[in-house]
Amino acid sequence: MSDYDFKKVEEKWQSIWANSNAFRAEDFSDKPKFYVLTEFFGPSGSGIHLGHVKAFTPTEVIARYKRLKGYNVLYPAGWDAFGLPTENYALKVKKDPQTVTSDNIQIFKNQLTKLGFSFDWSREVDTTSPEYYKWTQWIFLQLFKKGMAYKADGVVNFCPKCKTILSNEDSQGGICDRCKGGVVQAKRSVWYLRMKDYSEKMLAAIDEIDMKPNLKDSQRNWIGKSAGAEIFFDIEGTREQLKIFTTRPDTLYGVTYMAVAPEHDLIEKYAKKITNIKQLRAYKTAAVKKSAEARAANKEKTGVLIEGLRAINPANGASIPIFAADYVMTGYGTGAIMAVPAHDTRDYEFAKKFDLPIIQVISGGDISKEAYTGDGILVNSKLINGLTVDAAKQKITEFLVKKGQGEKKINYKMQDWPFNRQRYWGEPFPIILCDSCGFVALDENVLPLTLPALKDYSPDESGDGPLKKAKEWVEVKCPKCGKSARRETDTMPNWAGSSWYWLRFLDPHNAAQFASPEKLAYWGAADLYTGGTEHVTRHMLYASFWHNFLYDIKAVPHRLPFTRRMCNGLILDETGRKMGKSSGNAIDPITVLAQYGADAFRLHILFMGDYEQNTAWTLEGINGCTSFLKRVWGLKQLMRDDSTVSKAHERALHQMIKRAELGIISDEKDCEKREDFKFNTVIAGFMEFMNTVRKSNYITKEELRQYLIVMNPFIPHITSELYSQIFNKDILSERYPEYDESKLIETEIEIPVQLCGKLKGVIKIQPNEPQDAVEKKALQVLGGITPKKIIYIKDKIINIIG
RNA sequence: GCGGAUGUGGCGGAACUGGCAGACGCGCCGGACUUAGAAUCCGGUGUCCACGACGUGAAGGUUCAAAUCCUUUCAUCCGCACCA
Repeated sequence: MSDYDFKKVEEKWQSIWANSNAFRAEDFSDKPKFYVLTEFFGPSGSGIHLGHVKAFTPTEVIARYKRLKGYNVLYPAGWDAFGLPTENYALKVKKDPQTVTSDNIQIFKNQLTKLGFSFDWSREVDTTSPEYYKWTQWIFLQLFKKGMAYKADGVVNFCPKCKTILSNEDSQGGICDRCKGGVVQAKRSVWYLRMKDYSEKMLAAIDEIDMKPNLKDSQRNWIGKSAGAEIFFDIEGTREQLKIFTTRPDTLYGVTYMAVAPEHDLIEKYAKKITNIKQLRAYKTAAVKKSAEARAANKEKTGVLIEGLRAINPANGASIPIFAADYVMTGYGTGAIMAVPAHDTRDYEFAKKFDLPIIQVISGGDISKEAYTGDGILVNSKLINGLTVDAAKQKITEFLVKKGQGEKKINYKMQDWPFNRQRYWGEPFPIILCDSCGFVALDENVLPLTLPALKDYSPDESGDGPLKKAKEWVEVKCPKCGKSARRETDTMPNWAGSSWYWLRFLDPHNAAQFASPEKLAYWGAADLYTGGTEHVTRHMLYASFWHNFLYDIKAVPHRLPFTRRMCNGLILDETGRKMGKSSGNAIDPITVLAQYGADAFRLHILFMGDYEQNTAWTLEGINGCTSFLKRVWGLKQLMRDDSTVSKAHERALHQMIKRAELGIISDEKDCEKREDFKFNTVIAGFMEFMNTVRKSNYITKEELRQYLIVMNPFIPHITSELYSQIFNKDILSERYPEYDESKLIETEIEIPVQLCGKLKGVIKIQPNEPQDAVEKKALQVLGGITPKKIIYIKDKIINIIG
């Protein structure tokens, strides 16, 4: 048997596929469409890493499988290359980001081709190319024109290392998503996108998209919807009302103090009335400086009494003190709270520390020890005594509304999206700042507004983007009034280009539209979208927001960007740590590829473990895949003509096909019933069939034909080569075989015989054999026993209680 | 603190959703072929006081029957974190 030369075969087929555009998706086809998308690549300098192989191999298999199943498959790839990773890398190697980007793309593309991935390269997109970001800018303009983008001063997350503001999604846990350093709060001029306005639509999309409950939960959590009331507290001796948000209006009688965020406007507005204003200003300065990390680490409550201002409880007219406290966030609700120490653990802690009264208004618990946050009956609450919490909420809210001192309110944790970055490598804003006209949109016809080349594009502390250095570019005439004006010098965040890219794949070369309505309608939503869990509360929310917006302005015909989402687990190193450049434990997939070949590598990474689970990387076991491939190669020697018919072979073949059909990707909509993405067990099925063949020492030509097609999506090179050698045809033009349930029926089954639940033996029966016959056989195994009870589960097991 | 995930041989992992636990693969042991090794092939491989008993992180429970359901508990990992 000649040895299998994977290098030669793989290169041969890769060039055949490339030259014949084998994986080109057709626009408009009679075949059913299938759009499978994996989050596109951020082309870093070091080439692809194992995580890419883990993430893409499964969808690669699905794409090839669906093609063989007769679908018109769109499986595209592209480059998400704007943003900090590329720019920081370019700064490090002292090249310009554009050069770095195109170099990296070449490396990536080359490596991906060597893995045999079947992308439709004719649809390649690059977010940094003007032809692409023209449309990113266009979408921004639509947002701007609809009032969905606005510039305002705001206190936002700022990364001192990257010298730019960040969104909440970019700084989860108070950590900069890019450099992993701590972020601080800073007052800046911010372009906001009104993402908050889309909270309900995004929540609706979460309900509709088919994904695991835990992913849905974390998205819902991030949006953080909570229903309650806004209550307006009069401030003594002023006409001012302090507005607060609460989910517990029922506890209004238990309010013993108010608390506002240190940054709250109230303080400066009444600076003259406040006797300890200096102390409050110092407190504010300290609080703002504290990074979110430090705030979270410091659990101890702090605060300063605002001397000179008091609030009046609208329910009972009680006069109550107001504090500034940094446990109240500016960004959520109104930045002010009514504090009910008896029924809120944080307020309880604060009240204990500052020796404030604690008034119980809900029965239950022991408030001398801790706050009682559970359910109960209202007490000490004149208007609502005796009511349940729910009823009390209703009644008191109605009362406040009537009085003009409150209203029903729904609040969201999610904030509007701070959308500008003080960095170079991003989409320029198509906006001109004119002293007389304000913010003026560029005419759509002049897009793209290209990013000017800059020698020194490094960020600085000024608070402006580096683009301000491109004087000629910045200084322009106002399109409205013709006076001197200047361009916006900040750029868009790295998430901008990725917030709509799945649409561009549908029509990537269209110069007149981001995609034609016909192609948008034909392809519709991605049928499957896969990627990392880290994007669930970042990219995916932005994507949902933009897509919903585009739907609302009738730019896309379908509401959902994708109908099913799966998240792949991580590849960990041998010791179970996260792999990464920074930890120095990254494995270069290309060395694996060179040593074992693409087919073996693909097989190995799929066979290693579950798609959704994190998996520790090891090369142990890859020998099994290599020797399996050798056996596949050797099947030619075992081939016989098709007159040899064997029930056992037939059953094994259909069993294997069934396993692949159910285990790769299912059409089943009910995710409870679905058992797909089980690539490891599908491969085990291939191996079992191989064992059957080897045991009998032959395979018929037709069996081999089907076997090769079934395995083709996993190991495309070797199967293509064998297929062309034996059948003199291109395997890609064949149809995936169907399994036949009737071929799976066994003529004889073995079932276990138990005595009182203990295994005593095995009997052979025929399917549907009458129960008394089975019982008779079973009792023979057990010898002379008079059974008290017999439990027979048809064709499965018999248990005899003696 | 809140939320989620995971826990099965020496290892990676299976188990048709309550029905013979350990599929498939790695590794290991033995054998064949070889001067020898590599490769390949054949056989074996959960544990133990071995015609039996015990075994799915631990302890209870439900059931004729539990890795799977219930209660309690431990461990590891991962999110979110003062959200009013």
